[in-house]
Amino acid sequence: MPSTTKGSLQKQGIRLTRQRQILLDLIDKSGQHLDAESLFQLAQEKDSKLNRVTVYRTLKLLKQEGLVDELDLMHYGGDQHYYETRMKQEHAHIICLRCGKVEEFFGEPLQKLRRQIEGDFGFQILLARTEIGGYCSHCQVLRSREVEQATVAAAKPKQRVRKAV
Amino acid sequence: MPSTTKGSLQKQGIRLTRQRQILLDLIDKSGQHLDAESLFQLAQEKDSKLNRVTVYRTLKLLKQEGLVDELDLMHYGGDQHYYETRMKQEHAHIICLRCGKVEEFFGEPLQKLRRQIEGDFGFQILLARTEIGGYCSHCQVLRSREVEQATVAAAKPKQRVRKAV
DNA sequence: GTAGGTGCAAAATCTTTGCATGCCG
DNA sequence: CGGCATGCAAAGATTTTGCACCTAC
Repeated sequence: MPSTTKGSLQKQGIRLTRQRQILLDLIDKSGQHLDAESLFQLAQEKDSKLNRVTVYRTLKLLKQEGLVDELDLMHYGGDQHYYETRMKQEHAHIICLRCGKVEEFFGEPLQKLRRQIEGDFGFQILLARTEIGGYCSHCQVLRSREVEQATVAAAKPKQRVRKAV
Repeated sequence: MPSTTKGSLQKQGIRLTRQRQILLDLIDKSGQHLDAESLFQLAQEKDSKLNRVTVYRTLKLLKQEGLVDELDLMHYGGDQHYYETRMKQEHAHIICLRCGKVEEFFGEPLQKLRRQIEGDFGFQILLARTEIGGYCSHCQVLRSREVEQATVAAAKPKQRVRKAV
């Protein structure tokens, strides 16, 4: 997370502690979609004393300051939240519910949506999030095979595969 | 939740137990945005033995069957999830972070977004969710007053109001 | 009758809080 | 050096699981 971020924190009278610098750098570099636990694991490699609680407090702070966005990626992988540094450009997250791959979509419908909502409701948008779940082109094929297999198995219960032990 | 829903459950070989009928009816009638705990409270009024676990299990089932959608309303009010019966028409949820009011937006940018994503990525969409947080037109005014007050208080710390005990 | 569903208790997961101590500015 | 920040332990909130009993079909 570059100097601009550190700058905006300091401007708010927020202290740049050693722990925060570590977390800020990780969130920025790691690219994308870290959850609190992963961030904690990574941070511990740099400072084994850094506490999980500090991770949560820092994420909450960054969220409040509008420096990171919170996602849940359709709860693929559980109930954690994922974080990414706020980008100038709004985008949707498209997650494959079979392989977990996340694509990002930037496109004018998102801006149009935003403008219409501001216009229609006189609403002041602070946070926006679009998340879409389904099957990517690759997994659609595999998925239909899986479904077919399951159907066959159900139709001929005698041939049902023994559960793995 | 009308006969159509009960029908689609039965078609899947899913039993319509007394508990499920209660929950289905509540989700359908109550209109919108119930979280598991509220649903549980309402259900208990109809059957005091109905267990919280059954609520969770039923919601999970309905989600899997695509009969309800899960929201988080930008975590206004905490980390619970909210549920609403799946509508034919996709819509975004717009939540005021000050008063908690939820508006729904139906509009062509949402359909366009969907079509573009299907086209650009060859993605098969199963779930979609757009949630937007900010201030409604009413709260924008109140909010700016509050911010001003806070600024004044910060500038003249001697006049700071004593914390409530 | 039987597979699937429920209740209960207990656990798992994720996140927050209270408080004494530490350290940034 | 003052007050915000951290670590630690403990609690809180939400959701899941194991298992014996129950019931819809």
